[in-house]
Amino acid sequence: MGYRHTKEEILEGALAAAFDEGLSQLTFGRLAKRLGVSDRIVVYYFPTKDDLISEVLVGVGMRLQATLAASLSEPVADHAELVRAVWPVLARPDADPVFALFFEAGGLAAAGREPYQALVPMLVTGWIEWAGGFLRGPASRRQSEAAAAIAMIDGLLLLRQLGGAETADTAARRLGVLGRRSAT
Amino acid sequence: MGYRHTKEEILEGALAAAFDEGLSQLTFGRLAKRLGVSDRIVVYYFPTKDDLISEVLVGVGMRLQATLAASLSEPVADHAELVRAVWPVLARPDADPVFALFFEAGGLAAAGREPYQALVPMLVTGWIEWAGGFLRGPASRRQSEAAAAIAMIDGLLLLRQLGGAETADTAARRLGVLGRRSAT
DNA sequence: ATCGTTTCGCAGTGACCACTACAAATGACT
DNA sequence: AGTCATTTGTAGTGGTCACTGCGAAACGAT
Repeated sequence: MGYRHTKEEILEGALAAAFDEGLSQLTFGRLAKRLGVSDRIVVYYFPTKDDLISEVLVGVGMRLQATLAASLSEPVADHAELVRAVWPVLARPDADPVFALFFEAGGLAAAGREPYQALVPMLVTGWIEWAGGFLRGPASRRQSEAAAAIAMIDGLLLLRQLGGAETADTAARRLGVLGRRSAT
Repeated sequence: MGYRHTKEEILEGALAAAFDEGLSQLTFGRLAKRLGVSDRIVVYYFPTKDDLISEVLVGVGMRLQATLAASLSEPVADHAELVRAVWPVLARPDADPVFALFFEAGGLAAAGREPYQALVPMLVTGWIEWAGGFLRGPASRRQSEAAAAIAMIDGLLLLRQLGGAETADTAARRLGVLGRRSAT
């Protein structure tokens, strides 16, 4: 019947736990209890806390990229068009936990805590490069347009997390991201 | 000659410690050792950790508002003009620790941790109202323009923290916030 | 049957944390 | 002199945490 748990299953459980309780509550003991598993098996697969956190962060990054990719099909001309295309998908309540986790990781990175400081900037630059692939024009222009789009998206999403969905929507409308009709 | 320490002095020391080491490293013991003081006196003035954190966050908010106020004198027309006026002051290396602290607090708030979840949104809405005072036009328009400006500023500053100053500057240029000449 | 991998239990380490109880100084003020 | 606020010491509580050692199972594959 196979072993009870693979590394991937435990990692998925860690992702879910992080979404539910935040990165700061992600400990060996809590995760093991949540999975109904001995904490020894968690340590068996993730020998140090950094190992666990790092793989969780990579998983968060992939989920975010997948969320973005779901809203982008055709290439766009500039950052404004990119944000317009992406925002309706990102500004949905079911996406909020993903970004809450991202902002928590970003805050820990800003505070200089490892491994966040090393990993989160890599995620961000990765998204910028990836988003640049959906833009038209010369390469250098695509990168800066993508950086502008990421800045706008992050700002609006942070405002959504901290100021509420309505405040973020009014800001999005003023920035030409959203039409007169709200969607949240 | 007066007592050796007032509450304000300890609070200032806590601010400085938070800027240096981050909120997560701000503990009674570390703060006391940093100030060359018994940890009992810290607890004497700030009976619980929440008391300390709350007052530190208020102090951070005031510093941020002071930083913003230093770059705003005349009222502006819209969010674009506001961001253009404020950005050169915010995008300076000596302001980075303040925003690192803000993003750390924002991340903890996004993670649902108290007292951050209760306090940081109040700071953000306070800034929006305050920034609205520097805008022209009817009240409702001023609020949404201010929210748009805060979103752009936060996004650019987060990109600055996580993606580096150069990436943030190129994004700012694309967003019409910065001229062709860099300033960082 | 054997071997390596996986799973668990038990027990513990050393560190840090917020917070407390109690006593005793020291200073400021009246 | 007396009263109160301030400051420190000593010593502790109870909790969480990452991490470790050791042994014993259960399991898969050969």
